[in-house]
Amino acid sequence: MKNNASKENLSVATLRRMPSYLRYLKILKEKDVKFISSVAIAKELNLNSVQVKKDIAFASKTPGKPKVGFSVSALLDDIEDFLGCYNIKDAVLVGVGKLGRTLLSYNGFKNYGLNIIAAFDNDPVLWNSEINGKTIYPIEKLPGILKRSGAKMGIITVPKVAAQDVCDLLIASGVKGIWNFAATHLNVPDGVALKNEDLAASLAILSQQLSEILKENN
Amino acid sequence: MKNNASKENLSVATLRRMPSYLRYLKILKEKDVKFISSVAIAKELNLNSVQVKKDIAFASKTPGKPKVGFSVSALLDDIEDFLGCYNIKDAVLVGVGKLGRTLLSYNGFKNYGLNIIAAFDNDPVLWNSEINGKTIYPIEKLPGILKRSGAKMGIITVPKVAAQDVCDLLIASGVKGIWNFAATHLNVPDGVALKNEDLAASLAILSQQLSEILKENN
DNA sequence: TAGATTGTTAATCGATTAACAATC
DNA sequence: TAGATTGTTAATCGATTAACAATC
Repeated sequence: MKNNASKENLSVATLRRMPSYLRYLKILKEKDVKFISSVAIAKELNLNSVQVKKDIAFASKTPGKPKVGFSVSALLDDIEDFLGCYNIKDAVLVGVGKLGRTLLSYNGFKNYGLNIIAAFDNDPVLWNSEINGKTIYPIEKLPGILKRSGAKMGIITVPKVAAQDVCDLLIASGVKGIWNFAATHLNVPDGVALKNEDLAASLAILSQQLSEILKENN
Repeated sequence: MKNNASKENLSVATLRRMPSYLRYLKILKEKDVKFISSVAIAKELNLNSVQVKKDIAFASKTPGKPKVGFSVSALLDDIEDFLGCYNIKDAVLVGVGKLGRTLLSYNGFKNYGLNIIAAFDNDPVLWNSEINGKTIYPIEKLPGILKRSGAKMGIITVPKVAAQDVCDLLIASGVKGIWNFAATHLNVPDGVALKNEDLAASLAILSQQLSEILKENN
């Protein structure tokens, strides 16, 4: 039963590129550019134009016009809609260290539909204080607050030794999506989505590419 | 001319998985586990065992033993070596806001061979102060310090409106690898590696997976 | 020996790219 | 009209997975 044929071949690769289209379109809109072709987007972002066309086809509600391209503002809206930017998802954050604080202070997530409703830490000094309007609670209150709020996403920014316990607690409290910033491997059961924010992996890729470049220039 | 046949088919996908093997091996070493099979690693990390075997083959200097697997500590060393963890690369960081501060304070990068030698910001209040032993300088000093140090990597943590200018300045000062944490698209010439740290992309993927799960459970 | 595991070769799968007719 | 761009179909490429002989 395929009730959403348009998403049939939606790949992680496409999804990963989508926010970069969004960012570029925002730049164009600021410059008051009205129309943009997939060919031009591809050139700017160093992608293949067919790839861009296919990616855009997943999000765009109105077809592009030959010789003209796509309306910048319409496409921007469509991609925001596609990425669920208008469909706010509540989340909680556990671990108010440096990284946790940075994420709590960052207001850019709401542009992508993410709303952090509360934070948790086991340091009493932080309890009931606020960062960027978000209150910090003791971990003990996590199950209650999560269940009452119905939030389904948890952001883990605790030290790695504590990460698995926090992960288990979140899942036991109804969380179905985990965004893990702790530099460790987590075990999650089936039916729970896990995304590791892996600076080490990024660094590995960049280092490798850098070595290649330096080798060529030697 | 192929002078490194073993790296012939090294893919970004393999490189991205490598740090997760490293982390898992570290956990095993702490637990005093002496040997591990690729099959067991695959099961734990939810990967295909052939994939794990092929990935490991890129890094491992000693073959695995049938019925036994790989020596945890030897494999750990080999992967660290493969990822260039022993080959320290100097970098500078530009933009000492919340995120910049967090990255400067993070000591985990040195485990992956990255050494931040200096930071830059245009706020005079920060000049000559230190974070985690790294001095903050005015941006004007960037070209001089970069050229003298020979550092080839730049980390961008400035607001997005300033990111392209900073990027251009880094490249003009000899940087060949850019790690971009600003949520914007950057233009770099050929011969410069660019890695965008894209929280929006991660969030898009996680949100999508979460929606699928919630849909199934509805 | 039996069985678990290794590493490799071949098959499959899916994403990217090339080619092209349709359109404005 | 000519030409740029669209969207689609087919070909290519590369990564993943299956199958299997070799090994301890």
